[in-house]
Amino acid sequence: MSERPINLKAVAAHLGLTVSTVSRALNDYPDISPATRKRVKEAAESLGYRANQNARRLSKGTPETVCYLMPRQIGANAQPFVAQLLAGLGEALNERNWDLLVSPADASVGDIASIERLVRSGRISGLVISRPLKNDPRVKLLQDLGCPFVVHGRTATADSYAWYDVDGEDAFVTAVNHLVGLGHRRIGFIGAPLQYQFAQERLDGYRRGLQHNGLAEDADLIQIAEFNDEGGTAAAGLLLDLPNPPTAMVCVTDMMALGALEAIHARSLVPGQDVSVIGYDGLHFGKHAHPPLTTLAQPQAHAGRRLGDMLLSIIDGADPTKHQELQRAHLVRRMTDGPVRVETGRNDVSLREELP
Amino acid sequence: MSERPINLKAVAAHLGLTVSTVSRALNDYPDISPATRKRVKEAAESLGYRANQNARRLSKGTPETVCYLMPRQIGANAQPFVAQLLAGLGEALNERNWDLLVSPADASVGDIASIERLVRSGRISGLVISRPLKNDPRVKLLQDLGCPFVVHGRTATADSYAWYDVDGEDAFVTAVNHLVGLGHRRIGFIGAPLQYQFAQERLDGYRRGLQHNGLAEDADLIQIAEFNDEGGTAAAGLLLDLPNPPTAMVCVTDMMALGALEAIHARSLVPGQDVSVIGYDGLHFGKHAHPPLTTLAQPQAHAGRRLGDMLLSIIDGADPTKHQELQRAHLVRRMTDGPVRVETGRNDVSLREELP
DNA sequence: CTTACTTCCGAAACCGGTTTCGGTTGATTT
DNA sequence: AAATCAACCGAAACCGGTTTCGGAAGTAAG
Repeated sequence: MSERPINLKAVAAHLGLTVSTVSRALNDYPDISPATRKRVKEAAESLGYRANQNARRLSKGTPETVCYLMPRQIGANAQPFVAQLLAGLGEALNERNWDLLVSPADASVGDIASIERLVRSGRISGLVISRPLKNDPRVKLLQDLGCPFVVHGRTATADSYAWYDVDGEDAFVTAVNHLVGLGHRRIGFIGAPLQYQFAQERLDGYRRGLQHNGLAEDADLIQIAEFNDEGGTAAAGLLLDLPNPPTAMVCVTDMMALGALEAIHARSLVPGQDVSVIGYDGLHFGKHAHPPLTTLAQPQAHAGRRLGDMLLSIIDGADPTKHQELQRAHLVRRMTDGPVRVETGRNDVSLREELP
Repeated sequence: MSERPINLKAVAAHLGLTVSTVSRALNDYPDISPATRKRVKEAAESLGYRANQNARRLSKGTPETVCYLMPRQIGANAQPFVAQLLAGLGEALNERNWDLLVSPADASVGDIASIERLVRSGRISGLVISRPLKNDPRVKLLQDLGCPFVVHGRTATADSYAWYDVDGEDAFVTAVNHLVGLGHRRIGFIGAPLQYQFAQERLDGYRRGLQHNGLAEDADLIQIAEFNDEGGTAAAGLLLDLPNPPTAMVCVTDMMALGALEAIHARSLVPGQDVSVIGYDGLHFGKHAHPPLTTLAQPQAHAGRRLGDMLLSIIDGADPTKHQELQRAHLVRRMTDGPVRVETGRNDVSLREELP
């Protein structure tokens, strides 16, 4: 910046008033006459005055800033929802003129220290974390520090803090029920490393779905793989090459499901006919998969917005445990699910819905 | 936050020193004896002292913060690169302990005012903007304000500021050349609204490619549509329903190309055999399209990192016009490009490369 | 014409750091 | 032993706001 921006003192001098008067006029204090208030506001406007936020926040003792801890380990896989989440968060904060800080830091060792530094340095009023581990050290740290926070997702014991999550367990019960309804009895599970709570939840849902339908669990049918499309391909390959392969598979994310489709094609099988596949996330791209991917869509459009509102109200003093919101995913049938062993084409196309 | 964090005064009192001494000791001033310096640093460490950033920045007169203006109009389409960009930016800033602010604001009317407010409020040292319009008001505003900035992309006259971009014009020349080499003579163009400079550039490249190969331009073959997959489907539909339809089409983004594939399938044609399609972006998802999408991949992994480094060096006083970096996209052949009117399968599969 | 009470604004402390300046120490020089 | 000087630390101003407090006008009441 070349010329330093004009400050309160400059406005005051220009008006022949003191800074305290100008400050109170701008902040609508009742002990300022309407006439001066108007005069001050007009002058400030014409001079292009903007309060220095660092000074203001130092003085008020509140950073008026919220931080989003951006997951980095899971890298490319986190992409689809990060942008939407940030957009929603920014929107919620903007209404109060608060700032949104983004800091790359997950639950890894060095990052815990940097989160502590961040909180202690007094530049944030609260923060948002995504995709927690089962037993995420960040949660304990933030509770110990007394720093307001909300979690996008849940840890294993999700009772003592605020969170927004989509019920992955319920979703996978739904998926299994749906497949059983189509006649499937051997259903595979393609999962991600179980240190992530969401991965555990979805596995739990898969298991509960089997139980609910009186199906025995087969360890061979549960494949945990690397958390990307290639992991999905590898896992699906193992399942398909089993002596007694599954006729359907549920995948912990759409990305892994897309990978699974590759393994199916590679064996000259047809997804949705020879083998059913159900993904999770409701990614837009799934529509263009081959064939279009059936998925459990989560209502992620409002996640950022909701998390922002929750965090703000907690910072305002609300009880975090009163802010725990569980959304449901819903099945979006496209073309990768179907009845077992059907020779001809599908006969229930009319039942399929599309994403909005 | 429950208890207020400990400050310089507390550390000083605990040591029997003054705040000025403690401050200078922590900041490695030479007029503090090594002994006291050590004593102070150890005490600060054990007390968990962290300098209040608002106070520090106010005092030093620098916000040590950079803002990324997140595009919102283009919504879902912006997603793939936003997260990566932020990760790279955050990384570059973290090395200096600077902060990354995210503000949802594009080139629309109300947002211009809010950008001005943001800059004038003294909380940022510089900012990054993405996907500029041909004549983007933000560029002029920031130049007038004297606020350091870098652009991810370029405006029509990209001479007086710093930017990082991928040469879309060159890429589309490459695409056309490639298709002509495969025997195509009627090549369609599926574009986005031309207010975006990147859309114009790619159209320019398409035109230059035609000229370079001695092909006449046909207005019917240029379809500008809504900037998403459905726009791509609509545009491709118009092209295919032409009395004399193209045998190939280049698309301004992978997302629109995926939409185009749908239109081709809907007419029972086979992409890559009956009609060639080339997208742009190199999205990972393209691998799972039907068939896998041939695309012009941009090296977007380092964009954020580079933009961050550029901005920092400009803030340090470097000449913005010395920081203009043009990357090239390269063709990633998958399965949607092929020679004209070939009955049998492909014969040059071995030449195809994969994304790293 | 006091007295009391508003109304409105100025003075000053404060937020938590950074940085300049000046003054004590102690050791070194003559 | 007095003068010189470097090493080291404290005092105080400053960054740009916010907020408390008190006082000077002006007005109404007695």
